[in-house]
Amino acid sequence: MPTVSSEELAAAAGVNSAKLRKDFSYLGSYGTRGVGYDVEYLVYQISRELGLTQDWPIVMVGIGNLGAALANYGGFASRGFRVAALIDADPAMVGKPVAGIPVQYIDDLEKIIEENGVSIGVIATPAGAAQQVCDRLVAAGVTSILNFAPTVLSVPDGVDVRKVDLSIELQILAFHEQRKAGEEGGVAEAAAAAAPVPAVPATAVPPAAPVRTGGGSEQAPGRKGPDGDMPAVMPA
Amino acid sequence: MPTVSSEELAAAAGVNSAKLRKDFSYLGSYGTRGVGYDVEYLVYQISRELGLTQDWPIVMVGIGNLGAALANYGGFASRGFRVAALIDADPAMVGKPVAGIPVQYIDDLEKIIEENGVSIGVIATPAGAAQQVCDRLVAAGVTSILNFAPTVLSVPDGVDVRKVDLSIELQILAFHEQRKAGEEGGVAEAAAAAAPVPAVPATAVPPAAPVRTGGGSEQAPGRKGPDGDMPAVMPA
DNA sequence: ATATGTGAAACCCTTCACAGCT
DNA sequence: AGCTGTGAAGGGTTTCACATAT
Repeated sequence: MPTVSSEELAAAAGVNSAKLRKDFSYLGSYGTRGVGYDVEYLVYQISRELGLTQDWPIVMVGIGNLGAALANYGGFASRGFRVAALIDADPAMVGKPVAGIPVQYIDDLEKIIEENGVSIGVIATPAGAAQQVCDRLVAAGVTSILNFAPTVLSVPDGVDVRKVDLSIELQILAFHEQRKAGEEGGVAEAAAAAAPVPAVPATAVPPAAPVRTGGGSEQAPGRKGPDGDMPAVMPA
Repeated sequence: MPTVSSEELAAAAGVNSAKLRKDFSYLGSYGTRGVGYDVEYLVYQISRELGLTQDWPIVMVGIGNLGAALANYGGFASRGFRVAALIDADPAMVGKPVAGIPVQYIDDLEKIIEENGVSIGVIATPAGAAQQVCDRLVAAGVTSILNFAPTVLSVPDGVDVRKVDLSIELQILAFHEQRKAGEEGGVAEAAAAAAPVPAVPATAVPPAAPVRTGGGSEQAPGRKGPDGDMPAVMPA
């Protein structure tokens, strides 16, 4: 299949074809009227725009279950990410190969980052260690951090943080599940309405989990754009 | 701190106070004019609305590194989720305690789901097993699935699927990282513009990773709402 | 005096529809 | 004839600003 139309791509992706064309148009005019998009060329252009053609060395700090799972995750390598180093604070872990890469000791963190030109770090440590690790990463020159630890990280201006909270995904499912349950009844509905489930616009269910932090020295304030945060006011 | 104002909460959450008030208003009128919101009452109301006050038994299938990491993840229990069972297809895993819960064999999946009234399942299997596990979960009565396997799942109408692709988060960071790099130069900018980085509206960077699937028997088509999908057209 | 709750305005994103190119 | 690229319309969400309540 040498070429593809916006209609076909849109159907495959589950979006409107006009939106797809408009989105593509922000990258440039890579289509041919009357024909469609040259698949190979389009793939290359999108890859380049997304940074997939670059080599991104990353370091991962905290090689517990989650860290090991991430290191073994296939999706990374195929998208231009190269695990430059696995780092842990447990001397017993050091030297152990995880996903074929020997774990290094945290004392060497700065050296590793510098030598490999790493600008992206992944934190999969326990909550208590995360901020400290984060500070060291930033001081060593890392400017993007993916945080799996259940803590909000403070970073200086110019550093991007993405927080992945795995339980929020479950929470969103539970929220929908609750609504499904509420809609069943029909007759019993009114009775069960002691704690009524009011009509909530789509917004009430935020698009997704990770809270983009970036920017400010403290947390979030002022961050604009379609970030889809879960309300920050979240009872434990 | 017995009460809190929308202004304070908004600052803490990094959003506009009017938006916060409007959002809260969809849940009801839980504030007091001239005073603010009673913290305890507000927390309770939000918890109830989000389903945090309910008990949500879940099953997790596929207890590899990721499954074990999830089972150990602290955030679940504190939000009303109870791991009813860990299930794996590897007989060698069966009986082994992970996060204090013994792993059960996959043959008992249906029985486990029924006995525990489970409606939410988590799939952390390899890609190859995911669809099959998904089908069994659905057949057994599960109506919400959190999918960590790198596959798109097909589910019947009425079943919600959330897919978490951990590498997409990294990709978003890399995308920003690329832009940061592009903005440095200043003078060298024009020269390096052989492959210019065009102005892309905020939309170009989707809010977040997980692709809400739900609904249709096949994938996505027609799904509306602020889902923040990554473009589905994604080169390997 | 102070802070909520909410119409109305502003803004942004999505979709329509068609001119323009192959 | 067919499909892209895009101005304009439409729809939805965010912010403003103030009437209303304590």
